[in-house]
Amino acid sequence: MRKSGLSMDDLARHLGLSRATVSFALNGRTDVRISEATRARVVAAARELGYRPHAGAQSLAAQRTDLIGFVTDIPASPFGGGIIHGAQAAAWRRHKLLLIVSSEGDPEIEATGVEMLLDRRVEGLVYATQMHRVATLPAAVEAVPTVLVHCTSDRPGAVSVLPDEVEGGYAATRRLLAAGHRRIGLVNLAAGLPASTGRRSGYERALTEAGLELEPALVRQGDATATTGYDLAARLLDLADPPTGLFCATDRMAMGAYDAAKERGLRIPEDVAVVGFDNQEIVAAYLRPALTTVALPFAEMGVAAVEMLAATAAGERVLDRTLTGRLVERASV
Amino acid sequence: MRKSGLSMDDLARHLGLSRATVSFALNGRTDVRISEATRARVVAAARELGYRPHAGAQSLAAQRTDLIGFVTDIPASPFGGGIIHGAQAAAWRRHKLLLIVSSEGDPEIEATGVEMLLDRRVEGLVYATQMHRVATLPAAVEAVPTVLVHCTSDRPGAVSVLPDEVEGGYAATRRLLAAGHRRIGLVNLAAGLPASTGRRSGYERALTEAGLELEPALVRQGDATATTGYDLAARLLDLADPPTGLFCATDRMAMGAYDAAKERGLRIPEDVAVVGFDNQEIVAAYLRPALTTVALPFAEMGVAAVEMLAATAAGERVLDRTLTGRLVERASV
DNA sequence: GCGCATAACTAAAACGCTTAAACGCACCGG
DNA sequence: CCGGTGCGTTTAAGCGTTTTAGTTATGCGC
Repeated sequence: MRKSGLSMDDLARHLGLSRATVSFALNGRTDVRISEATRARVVAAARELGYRPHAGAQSLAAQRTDLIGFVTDIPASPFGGGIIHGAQAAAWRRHKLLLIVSSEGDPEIEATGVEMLLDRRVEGLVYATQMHRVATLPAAVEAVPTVLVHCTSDRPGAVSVLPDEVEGGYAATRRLLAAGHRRIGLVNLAAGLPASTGRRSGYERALTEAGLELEPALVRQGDATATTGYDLAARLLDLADPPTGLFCATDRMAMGAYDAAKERGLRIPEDVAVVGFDNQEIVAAYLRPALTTVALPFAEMGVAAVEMLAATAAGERVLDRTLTGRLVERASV
Repeated sequence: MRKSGLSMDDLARHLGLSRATVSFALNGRTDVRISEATRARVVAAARELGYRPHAGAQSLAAQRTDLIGFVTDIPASPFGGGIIHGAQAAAWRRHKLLLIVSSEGDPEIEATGVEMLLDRRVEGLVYATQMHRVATLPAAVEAVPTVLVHCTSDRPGAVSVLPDEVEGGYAATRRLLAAGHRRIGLVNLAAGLPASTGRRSGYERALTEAGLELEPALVRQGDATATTGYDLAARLLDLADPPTGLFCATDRMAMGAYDAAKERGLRIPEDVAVVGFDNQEIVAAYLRPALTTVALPFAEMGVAAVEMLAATAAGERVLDRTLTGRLVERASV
């Protein structure tokens, strides 16, 4: 067995001080007076002997765990990984650790996970989804302040941080307009999804602002796959008066659109310009030519979630937040 | 403030029992005798009153945290997400929770993260990388049993679980051979990487076994991008006697190879068959035609890591493990 | 030389559980 | 009626911290 680490008691005894003094010194507390000399001596001894505070015991005594629960269906996917990272960074800044439960979308894992998190006495819960959707939270989350990321819920008191889909659609379309395109097709997601509705209204706003007529024939929708992207783009490009710019609501769909264009001998961006959405590196950056696309502000969303949790804990009243993404310029426009 | 949950003490008092009895009953201990009636009464009351054990206090008292540290550069990427999921599943099976630190490859985050994990008294550490490589572990990991996943280290005592690259390369090449191809090109990763070396020797073994001559001209290498994949594949296809089958060491490279083939008017798989490696859903499944590729056994690797940690804790001597992936058949052969 | 701040530190009670050891009691054989 | 044996439960000692409420010295004014 490895030398099992010394306790604060050991350290205090070694220094001929009381546990209390050591605790005060180590925590650098200013509301209690410890001579500078003693403080330094304690800190030095702690470092030298490799003393490690026992976070669990601290939690028990101090009545706070510094733990934030993070439940998500993200990790195994390329979507929204930034949320975790942003959340972790924000948590660390507050000396808190993220306790992550990766549900892979399985409600049972989710429920069990939340239970485990509550047993660990997490101070708050972040519930993040990879797709912008309406989520059904396990009932147990009631027990603790919760912030939803990338999703909403009808559960009262649950606050969300969401990407600004409208602004994203607007930015994408504006980019095509700026490149001189006047007939712009929209390869959209299936109707009803927040992402679909939002991106479309951004698209429409941009066109309207540019003084263009909205043509229903230029808007198609389907699921988020490359195959569907191919089909929808093909139909648009086969129109008598085809668009010269394509806004695809998903990088995956853009991937399909590339194929449709190439099959027709159309060069990107010379003959048809394409803007995607999601900035999935693996697709966007490696498509040929590389895809200009809209990146959702995932990291910022993660940060916001943790900050909102902190604000809630501090007794502030917290409201939903919407964060805007940014256009990533590459070579497809 | 929310009703802050009742303690085991409260529960015991409510039942007119001692804390010890409640503890025994709730933990279903068989080494101590509690009447069935009492046990049932306790469990019922606990459920009814919504009693939640305080995991932190349990850890302190029982001298085990049931926490496993998981340090990785994976989450924000599409690679190896399965490792986390497998590890989590295996951990849960043992009533342990994963404490994940997402380093994004930043050594400073990694070091701080490990410190935090040690403060939480994790019982072991899993260190997982998204790329098969040699890792430099923060010094602090010495303090605790550690298992490396998808990487190796020179640090003594650190055990690894690795994918069988050779077997993967062998399977991919065999698939092409089975389809009748006799001239098979290898679009490989840069030399020196374990993935590159392994996949290549699998490729060579398959060819040799099939009684074919190894032709150095059919093997090209470069970095893992689609662009490089395009370049290397193009050179192979422009050979006087071009290969009819292409084994790409990466799905991304296969993505580039597709472009090279299409540009030359070659149909996949009729004119040239392609097998990838990695099974990155987003690329492999949505490429047209969908890519046949080798999937690394990530989930199993995660499971293995946690099991090895458990074995170590149980005092067993643990050795490196190698797990083999599987061929995912789609439409490119 | 006394009373009093003040600075520096200590004692001890939590925090919510686990667990080894002790306890009381009913039952049994003799 | 007595000693032993199990069974069901309790007592109490931790686990490693934090924190409240002290307790000692020391210096200072008068």
